[in-house]
Amino acid sequence: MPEYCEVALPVPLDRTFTYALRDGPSPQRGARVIAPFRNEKLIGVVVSLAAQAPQDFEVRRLEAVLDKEPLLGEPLLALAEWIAQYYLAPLGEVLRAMLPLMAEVRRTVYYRITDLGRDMLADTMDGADGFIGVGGTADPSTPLGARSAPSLAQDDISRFVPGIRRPRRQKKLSAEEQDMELRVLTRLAAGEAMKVSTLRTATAASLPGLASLVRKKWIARETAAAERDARRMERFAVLVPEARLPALTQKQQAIFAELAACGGEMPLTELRNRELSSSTLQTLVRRHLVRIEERAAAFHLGGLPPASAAFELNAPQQQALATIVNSLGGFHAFLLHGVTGSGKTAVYLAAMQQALDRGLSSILLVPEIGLTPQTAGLLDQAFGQRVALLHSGLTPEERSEQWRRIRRGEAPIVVGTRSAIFAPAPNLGLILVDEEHDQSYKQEETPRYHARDVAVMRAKLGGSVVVLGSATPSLESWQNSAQGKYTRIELRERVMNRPLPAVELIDMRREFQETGQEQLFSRSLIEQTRAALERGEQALILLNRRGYSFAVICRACGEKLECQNCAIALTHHKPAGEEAEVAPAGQRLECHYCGYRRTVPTRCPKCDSEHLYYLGAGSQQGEERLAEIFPGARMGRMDRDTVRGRGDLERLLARLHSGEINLLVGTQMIAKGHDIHGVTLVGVVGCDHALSLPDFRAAERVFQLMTQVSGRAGRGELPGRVVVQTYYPDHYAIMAATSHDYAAFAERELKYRRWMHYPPFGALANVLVQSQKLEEAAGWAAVLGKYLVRNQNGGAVRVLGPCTAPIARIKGVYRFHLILKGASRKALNVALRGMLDDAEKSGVPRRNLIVDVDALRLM
DNA sequence: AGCACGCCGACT
DNA sequence: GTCGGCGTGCTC
Repeated sequence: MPEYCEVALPVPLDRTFTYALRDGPSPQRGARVIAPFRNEKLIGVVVSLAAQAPQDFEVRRLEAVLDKEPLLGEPLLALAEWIAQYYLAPLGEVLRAMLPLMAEVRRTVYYRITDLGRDMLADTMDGADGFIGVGGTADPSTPLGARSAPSLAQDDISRFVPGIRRPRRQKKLSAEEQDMELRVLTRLAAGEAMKVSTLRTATAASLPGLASLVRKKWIARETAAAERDARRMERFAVLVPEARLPALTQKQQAIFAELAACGGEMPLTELRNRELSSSTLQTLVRRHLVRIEERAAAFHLGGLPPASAAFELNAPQQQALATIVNSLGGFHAFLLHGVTGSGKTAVYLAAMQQALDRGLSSILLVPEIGLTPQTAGLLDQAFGQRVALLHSGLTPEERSEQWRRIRRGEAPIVVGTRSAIFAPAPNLGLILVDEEHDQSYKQEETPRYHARDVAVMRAKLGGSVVVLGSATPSLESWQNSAQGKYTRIELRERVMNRPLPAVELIDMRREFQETGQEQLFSRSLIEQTRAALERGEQALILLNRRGYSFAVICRACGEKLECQNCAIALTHHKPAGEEAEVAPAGQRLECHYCGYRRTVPTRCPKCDSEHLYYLGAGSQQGEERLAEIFPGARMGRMDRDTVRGRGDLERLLARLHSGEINLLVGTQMIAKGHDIHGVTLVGVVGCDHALSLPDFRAAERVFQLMTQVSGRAGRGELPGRVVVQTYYPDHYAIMAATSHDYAAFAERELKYRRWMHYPPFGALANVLVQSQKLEEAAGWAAVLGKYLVRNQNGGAVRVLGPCTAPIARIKGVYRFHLILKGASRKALNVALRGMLDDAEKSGVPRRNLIVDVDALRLM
């Protein structure tokens, strides 16, 4: 009989905690429990049970078991454990990232009076002769606050009895504060523990005031957890069957008529929509003619009835579908490499339909802004209420609701971003990762998992089929398919035999020689844009930088204006809709890392020269220039400054679809999967500067971005055309993108990666060491570096650095980093584990270390 | 990570 | 003498 259990708690500590079980049925592995931890109560997940008590420490007893049946099944638990060990993240934190239901348990804070508090109160009341509260103040001769410590006896005991500490001395309290303390004690003395909210409304106590009472040990703070049903409740008005109707006013009759017409009941929101007064309804409720009922709300996606959609697939699509579907029922990994516009989405939907027909559920992962209203509409049409959408815009409640629907099996089609890979889909048969190369699949905080890799692992553990789809696969996936770990499926043609767009390269060095001046847009791009607009078509221009210009430099002394918190150039922003050069007051410099803003200086802060020079053009300046060149164009801009909330993107896309916008400028956001049929011209401006960055993935990124944005052209009836402006026309990434030749790019890039021992050859991790103090960060990094050099495991793990991180300082924190290249994932994992142990021994605080396994950016 | 304890400087 | 700064250590 197990008497103890190991619990993973959502704290950033690399271990689980042991608790004693309560009487009654013991919780199963995977069940949530409430565990006392320090002086609060946390929700954790049971990971194992034990019969033996641990020897070296006292255990506490579990507060409660929340789930009779484990909330997490064995496959998801095993997945969590794999993530924890592979990414070196605390299991509790991994589970927190997986479970939205942690949020479902509301933690309520209660206060209770202690015996000591009762004594104090009694003393005070004696002294004050019962002069308490009621409209007056406590007797100033025995002010509560002046009693700096409990009685002398208490004080004496506390010196010798372990566990009872001398209370810290109290500051003098104002009459106001003493009064408040008295009110709180009196109120609590009356009975049981009270909720903070109730207590505070009753006594007008401040939170610091309560904290101070707790410190004096006159009252105790407790937290209790209460579970609640995550389903959104909807209120209905229901007609009470009545034999005889009394006389009603006109408005009341109107409500009656509406309700009767709808079978006697209607959601309150619906009544409101029909402009029926809620006060009238209240009258009816008071007269017991209508009753208000609460029910779990039905899930609405869009209103269309579920229909088994027939997907029209061409021959290559059908073949791809057949290959995938034939493997359903066990583990198999596919790489679906299809050129832009080859109809991968239709294959996904058809595959999910077939899985559904066999009683299997599916998960479709999409990149962060990849879930467009268009896709949602398609899903709704195909699967109606059987779809669960999980995206970043959901509130915790909505997320929980979706989670429960999935777990109950009501929504066997799950579509969502990164964390949707943890959806508790029962009988999971198929996992699809759309645009698998997309960087947004990597979580940039603990646990730093990559959803694509987790997807493959989940499929392996649970015996599902996993399909990674992209026009520009990551080199990791490409290499895996070359080695036969994944089966490669190719879609080489666009649907409807549409051609891939022709790409024209403009050598900007020659453009400069020929025109004698540096222009943002080349003559050819301007001409072709003009032609496209005149023909009534649409054009997209990619300018992969936000803001107006991306650096301010002093011509006199060379000073580059940097953020005061970060080692990052400040970006120049102009207020929206501003006439150029008119009102510098609204202009500002902005740091894109910490959000720091300042006004635009007129003189150099270092040498006081007036000759400040604005370098480089961002999307904002691009928009301004284009508006000058094409005054008649209907312009739009898509970047993080214009697309802030979710609705912004939808609105912008709708205006593009309708043709209201015919010239769109924007950052890489415009490259992501949008299917706008009127676009025939795509301009790529200055996306190749990334090639000069010290980043081994630079070429891959540029190739992906160019290919993806080119793919936006010519998706409708008319053929598309792409104009690429570059300073590196001979670079293999640019050349391969121009000829739509992924295989050629991959071959060349893989050679370089192999030579340099970069992924996919071996595994890579980035270890970031940070501190407010420069010397501290540098010193700790050196300690870790020495350990790693000593423990290279016979060359299986190579260390680069330590050196200052590419961004040496962010928000006032200095950053050093080490890059580890392991011959295998295993060797890398061993080295990192050893390094963390050594860090603990050497006194390097864990919270100043970030370990990023399979880091995408070397920060 | 929080949160408490404890030791040291500034100030009523 | 008192307050409150934040460096140090622990959480079953």
